[in-house]
Amino acid sequence: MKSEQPTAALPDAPTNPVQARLEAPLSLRERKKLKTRQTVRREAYRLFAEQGYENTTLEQIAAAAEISPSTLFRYFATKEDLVLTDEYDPVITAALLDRPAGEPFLRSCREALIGLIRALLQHERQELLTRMRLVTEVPALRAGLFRAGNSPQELYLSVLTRRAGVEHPTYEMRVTAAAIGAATVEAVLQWAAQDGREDIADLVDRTFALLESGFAGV
Amino acid sequence: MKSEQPTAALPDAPTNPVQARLEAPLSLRERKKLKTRQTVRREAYRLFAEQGYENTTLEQIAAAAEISPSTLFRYFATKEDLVLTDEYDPVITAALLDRPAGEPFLRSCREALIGLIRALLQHERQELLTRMRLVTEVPALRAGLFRAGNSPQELYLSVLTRRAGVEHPTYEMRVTAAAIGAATVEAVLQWAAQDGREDIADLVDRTFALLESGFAGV
DNA sequence: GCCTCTTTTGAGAGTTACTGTCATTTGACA
DNA sequence: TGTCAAATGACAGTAACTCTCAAAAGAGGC
Repeated sequence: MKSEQPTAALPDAPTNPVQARLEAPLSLRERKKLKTRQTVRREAYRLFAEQGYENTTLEQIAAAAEISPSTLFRYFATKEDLVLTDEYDPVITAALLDRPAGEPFLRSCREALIGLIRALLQHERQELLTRMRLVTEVPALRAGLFRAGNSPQELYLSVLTRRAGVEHPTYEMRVTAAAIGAATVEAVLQWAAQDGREDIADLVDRTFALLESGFAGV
Repeated sequence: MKSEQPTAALPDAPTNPVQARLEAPLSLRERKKLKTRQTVRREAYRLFAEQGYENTTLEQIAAAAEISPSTLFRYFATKEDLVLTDEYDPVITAALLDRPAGEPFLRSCREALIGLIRALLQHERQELLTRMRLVTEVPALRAGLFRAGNSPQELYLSVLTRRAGVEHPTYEMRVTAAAIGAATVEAVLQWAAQDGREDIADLVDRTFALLESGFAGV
């Protein structure tokens, strides 16, 4: 159950930044929780693919994952969370804060995102495609992306605030975070809508080129 | 009940573009429907103000408006719609399409929006403040703003598509609509969060200045 | 290995937003 | 006034949550 790398890690094996946080020594309790989360999500995606998001009830998911509905609600507060929550936020935040402080924020985002996405796609491309395709298809999920709590807007805003070393964001920071958040969401959704055929790095590049140019030509 | 301007309209009286569409000769049936809609909304906002959005049930609203719950659902498909639907979209669309075709889209938006908002505030300032304050406070409503169907993004996108005279929007149009939509929402919410103390035209101006400059200085 | 404490889980009852059906009422129109 | 279509209300049902409380399971000291 913890049979990871019995000998030595391949020197150049690309490490999955998300999975990496799971390698830390965990208690039995925490390992079980993690496993349950994964099982629930896997069963949920399977059922969503088979019957559609709206036609799948939480009871069915709980039954498939072999837990009680009560427990399901403890793991995922809402049905949307099954699709919308992930463990990327701290990684993205760290990557953004790693960029040089003087760099324009748009440039920081472009560089950090392209790097992260490339790494991520090597490991979780299929799951990401499944999730994002669901988001494009189910209106409730698309709206949920902008729900308070873990929206991309809030992530960008917290980074902007921290970079500036201030306590409360300015209005300009809010607008910037909102616009970049919506634009990057659009990039990922466009990628998923085409089943990942278009290179997502290209899409992100075009997105930020547009933002930097002040929407020239539109 | 239709006692509007019994003598003659004041020559410079600013006409309310929204109310204007209601002056058309309507059948009794349509007048009643309109009246019911207004009553329901009025009672809903009153209850929301008294007890909060989440603590108010649709049954209470139906009872206060003296209609059955079934009928309430026929007027407003969801609870969010009580707050999020309005009659502004056609007016905004028309104003945007009225701008010169060669004008950069950002400029069109800035000019059209500032004009519309000024006109609107003269008539429905208080109601708009109430609604938008609710949106800032209730996460579900904020998310609902981006639900498919009548989001600002979709409005901008349809205008962009029509202006270009094409059938399907380009990816650049999508990103533009998403970014401007999120930015303008932010402007309105900021205005409401401060109880309308800051001039909304200033906020819109600052918003578009930021977008035009490619987020210079952030 | 056993005991105790804390965390996690499951069972069950309740609330509310929403859906669908069907009979009744109400306005439109000749 | 009579006929038809649209609007309404009553009712039954579903599913996503919420709350409470007791049982089960892992953590840690002995």
